[in-house]
Amino acid sequence: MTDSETQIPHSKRSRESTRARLLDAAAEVFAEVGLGEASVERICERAGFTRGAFYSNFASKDEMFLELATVVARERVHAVRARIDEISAAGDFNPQDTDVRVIIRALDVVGDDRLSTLLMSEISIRAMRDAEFAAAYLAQVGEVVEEIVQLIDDIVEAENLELRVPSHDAARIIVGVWSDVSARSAMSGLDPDEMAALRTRELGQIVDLVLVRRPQSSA
Amino acid sequence: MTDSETQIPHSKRSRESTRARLLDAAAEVFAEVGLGEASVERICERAGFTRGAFYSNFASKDEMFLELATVVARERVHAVRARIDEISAAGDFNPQDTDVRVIIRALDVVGDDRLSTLLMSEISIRAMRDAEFAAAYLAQVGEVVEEIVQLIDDIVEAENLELRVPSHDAARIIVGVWSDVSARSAMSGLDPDEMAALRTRELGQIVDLVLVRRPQSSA
DNA sequence: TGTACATCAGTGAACGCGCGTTCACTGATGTAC
DNA sequence: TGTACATCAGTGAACGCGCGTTCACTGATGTAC
Repeated sequence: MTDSETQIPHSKRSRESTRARLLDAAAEVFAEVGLGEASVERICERAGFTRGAFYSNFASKDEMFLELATVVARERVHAVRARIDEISAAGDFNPQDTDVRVIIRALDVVGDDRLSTLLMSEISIRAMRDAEFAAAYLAQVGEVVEEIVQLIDDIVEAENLELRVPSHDAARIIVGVWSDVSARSAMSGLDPDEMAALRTRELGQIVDLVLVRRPQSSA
Repeated sequence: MTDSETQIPHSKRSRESTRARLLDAAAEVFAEVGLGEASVERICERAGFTRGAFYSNFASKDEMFLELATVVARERVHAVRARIDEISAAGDFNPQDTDVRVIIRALDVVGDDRLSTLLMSEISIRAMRDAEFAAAYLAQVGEVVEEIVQLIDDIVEAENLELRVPSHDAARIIVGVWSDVSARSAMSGLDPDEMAALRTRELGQIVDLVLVRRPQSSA
């Protein structure tokens, strides 16, 4: 979206780190208090800049939120992809791991803490209010779902399982349940261990519903 | 929460209708623009009052949001309960209806349009930020889940089915998928018919995963 | 039924505060010679 | 290596606007006699 930068500007490095620090601070503040209640002043304070720095880097608060949402969604897709590559590279699926645990390991890179869940909720609610942004958001969610489809197909093949629904639907359901249980666990003052346990339990149920073990031909 | 009202005040009727009109207007405005961006002025304008009327009826914008959330959640529970009573009263489950359709009929009273979904998202995100409110919110969601548990048990018994998970978990999953698909369908500029079709399709899958038809003993 | 009075729901002007945004500036960094 | 100049990222004061909230008031409704 920026102009073509054929030669490196003056102090490009520091400018980019300013942007990054502002975006990081904004992620926290948007999550903590929401888009409407988050003030530019508060974001800048958190990042250690004045408001001028903000407007030197972003056109407006709203434009910055959109950029943050895009960055977060992209990172999410990359993180899931990288984790899944890592899992696949490990050969067969770490025998002592159950199927559920493999899927949870693939998803828990997306940020399962309270603040990440809040930020995702802000992003999702914003998508409901803005059709153009919704399209971009849904596309990124779709990419995550596609990654899970691959993973499911790999598990099904490696372990001789069957699916009760097409793998795309299975992946969609799993991602949906993931965000539902994340939201609920963010509400109930659970500590991180309890949150993880709840997620494991509920995702486990869904995975068991979706996968079915074939009549064993080998141990 | 209000003081005991042993005798009817001056013009109680009109005061209550003012509150109700303000709450209705607030539901729309909170859904449209979010809690932070919704101004008291805009709510009052929508309801046809001045801001003085607002502060004559509510202590603050935030307190009003909390009251609205409570009212909305209570109405939701009542609506589901009433609908389920109605379904049960109709004797056996309207033979041409599938199980999915029965469950959808039970849930679609909670408001499946874009604005209701947005308001529920605002309420849910607010619950993530406020432990006390979260407890109340989760309790009301739990009541809806309990109603669905009853309905599922009834269906299972009437149609000689089996469940792959305990009915409470089945109900929780169904309610979770319901809100996930509502959110997604609110994003993609679908018209109401398409939204209903999407919901039917995805809920149908979940219901099919959760219920299993017993080896038919009778047609 | 008619008059005088009490109540109080809703009005609307006023408050000051904090917001998003702008902009003339400064001073650190990089370049030219 | 040293000096003069150019760049431009980030500063911070200033803007005016719209916000949430307050409060003295008005006038419709209900009560007493």
